Amino acid sequence: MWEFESEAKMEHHKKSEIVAELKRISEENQKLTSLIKVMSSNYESLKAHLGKQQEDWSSPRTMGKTLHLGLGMAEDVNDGGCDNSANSESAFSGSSGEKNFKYSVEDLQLPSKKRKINYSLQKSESGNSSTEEEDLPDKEAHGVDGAAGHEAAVGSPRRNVSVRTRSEANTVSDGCHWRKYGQKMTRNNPCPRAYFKCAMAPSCPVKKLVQRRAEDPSIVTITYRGQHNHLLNPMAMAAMTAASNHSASFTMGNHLPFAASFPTLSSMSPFPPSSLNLTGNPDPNPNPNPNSNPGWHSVHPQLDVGNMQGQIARPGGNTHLGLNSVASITSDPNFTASLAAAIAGSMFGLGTSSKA
DNA sequence: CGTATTTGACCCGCGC
DNA sequence: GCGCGGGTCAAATACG
Ligand SMILES: [Zn+2]
Repeated sequence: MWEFESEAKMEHHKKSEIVAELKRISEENQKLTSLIKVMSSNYESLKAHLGKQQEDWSSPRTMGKTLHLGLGMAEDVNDGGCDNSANSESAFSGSSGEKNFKYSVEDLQLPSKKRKINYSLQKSESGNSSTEEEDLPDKEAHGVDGAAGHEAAVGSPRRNVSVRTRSEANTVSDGCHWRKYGQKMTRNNPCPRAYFKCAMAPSCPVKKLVQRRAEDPSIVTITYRGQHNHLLNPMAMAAMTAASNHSASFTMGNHLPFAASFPTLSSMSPFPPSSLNLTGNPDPNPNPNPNSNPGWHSVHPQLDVGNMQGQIARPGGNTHLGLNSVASITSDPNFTASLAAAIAGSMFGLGTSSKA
């Protein structure tokens, strides 16, 4: 008698367990799927960017330029761009498979010789994990023009990536372990700025600085500085790999695969800093005045992701699909962040093909 | 007990 | 030279 009951119970338990497992797997699968989608989208963007870049290269005259990249359905991008004057603007829109992206480029000329690139990548998002953080005023536009420090091993990679996203977890891991080594209060921002260093590798020069917006506590700006000398999180890696495989035919020189740059990133040429916006908002004043940034500043490409609710439904376009992918993606803030970083990284590498 | 975080001191470039 | 803002170090502390 007891045995029966017991057995039944056990079976029941087993069942539940299996179901749970199933569910878990399903979720995972979904995650992966979104990841792939994102990667695809990003890949497209990259592609577009590459095209643009080539175009630019064709005309040596244009040294500085601003590029706006939109993922998902973006109707209008308002990125603040650095101080710049945009001269020409061209926009492309395309949809590959299930992703739909809009891409626009602005060309601007700067007096300085450095190239100023502004990437504005917009991705739709709606509710990702909104958590509160600690700080972050605004002003993400920084690039280092000079040499900042003393940590550089060989070539002292100075690439700077700024990611603006809807509040991420305090410890938003982009696949790496970060050790907090400092925190500073900034004068115009009630929120302090936190400094992190990558702790995954013994000597990984990568640093990250997180800052929360004063008015928008939900918006955080994460700035990555340097390049990892180790592999990043499996997720991003997988994504990257997948992307590369997926689009093997398309070769961006040797920069596409972020991983590719890992082997020897020591000697990379100066990387243009860039900024990525994963927020969901337009960004009233992204970087007011990038020029006057002390530490890591200078000019930087800007990438804005996030923002837009998909109302574009263009004829011939399969918007809802794109929307879907985006939505799923957004649900994974962490992934988004890592991806953003990865993408940004790829882009940088892209800028300079010569190495050492 | 080992490790990660906190937090004030220290350093450094820059403007006045 | 001084004050200031920004970035980093390191001792102290919290955490598991
Ligand atoms: Zn690292």
